Amino acid sequence: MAAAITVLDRLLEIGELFQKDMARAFSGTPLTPARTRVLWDLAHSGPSTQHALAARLEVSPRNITGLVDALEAGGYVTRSPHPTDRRAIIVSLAASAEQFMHQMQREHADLTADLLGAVAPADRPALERGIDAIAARLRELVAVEEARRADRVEAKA
Amino acid sequence: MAAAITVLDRLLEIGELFQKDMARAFSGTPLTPARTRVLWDLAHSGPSTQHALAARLEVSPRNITGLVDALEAGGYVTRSPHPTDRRAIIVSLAASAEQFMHQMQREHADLTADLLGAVAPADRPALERGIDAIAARLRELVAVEEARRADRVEAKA
DNA sequence: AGGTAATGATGTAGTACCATCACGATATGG
DNA sequence: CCATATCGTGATGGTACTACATCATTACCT
Repeated sequence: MAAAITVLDRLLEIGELFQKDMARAFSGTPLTPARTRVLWDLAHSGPSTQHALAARLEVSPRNITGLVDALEAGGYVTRSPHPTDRRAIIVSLAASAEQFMHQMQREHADLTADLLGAVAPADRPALERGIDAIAARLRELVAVEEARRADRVEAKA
Repeated sequence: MAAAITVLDRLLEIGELFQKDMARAFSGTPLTPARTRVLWDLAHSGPSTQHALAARLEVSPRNITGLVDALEAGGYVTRSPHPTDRRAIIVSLAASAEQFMHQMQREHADLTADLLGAVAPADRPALERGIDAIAARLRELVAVEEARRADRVEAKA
């Protein structure tokens, strides 16, 4: 059982190390984890309204306003009016930021290759299956938790 | 190579899900991730001065002051004078908090067992070896980064 | 059409976390 | 005994987020 406990602890450790590494990589720039998440999503989903951004990142629309303010001030992002809905604002990656994101993705891929290189080749398929299974189970547990909470809120109404 | 990228993404996802789960578990209590980290360290290392706490958690001493303030107000922790050094303050876990931490460790173990149960038994040994290898490699990379930064600071002096 | 409700963004106010600078109190080495 | 380092904390500022209220715009409904 001791070994089993180690697996979860290692996973937590890996998560922490990643965060620390990111934070160091962005020190000196106005980029923070939350702002980088916005850039990442824009690179992935393309230009979006702030509302759509808020929904995908699961934060309040008000929060997006502030994050986009900072990114716009830094030149990472531009705001433009929505073509048909005059209430909405479209947020797009600036050209320089797109280049920046490409570099980030390249580094991400390099890091993946490096880390996977540390695993014995014979172990890799099982590792992948195992990690997928753990992620799936965790997603399931979180979904159950969330459903329970939604029920509780509904019961109150 | 697409599969390889997936592994790292899954690991990142697992980290995020864990954080989200923790945050929800503590909503309603005055506990936050940072404060829980303090409790965790105290449960692990025993009563400490605030300075020692700050060093182990790698945050500023000033930050510890605030965290301990909150934990003390919630009754999780007690402050007492250092027996020989009148500048220093010893922070100890309150009895109720010790019980609380035991419960947390139990839940932690239960979650580990649950997640590992989702993995095919034949894959578990390889999964464990793989995760250990990745964590070790990542630790190594972070250490190298840190050493480089330390050198740069030294070069300036 | 005309009124009402929903939506998109933002202002205000408040909480939490973290960092840096400065300071008073205490300890310690020469 | 004095210079210096250490321990905790006040003050200040930046970031991340929330809830509530506001205002313009749009959608819906009879």
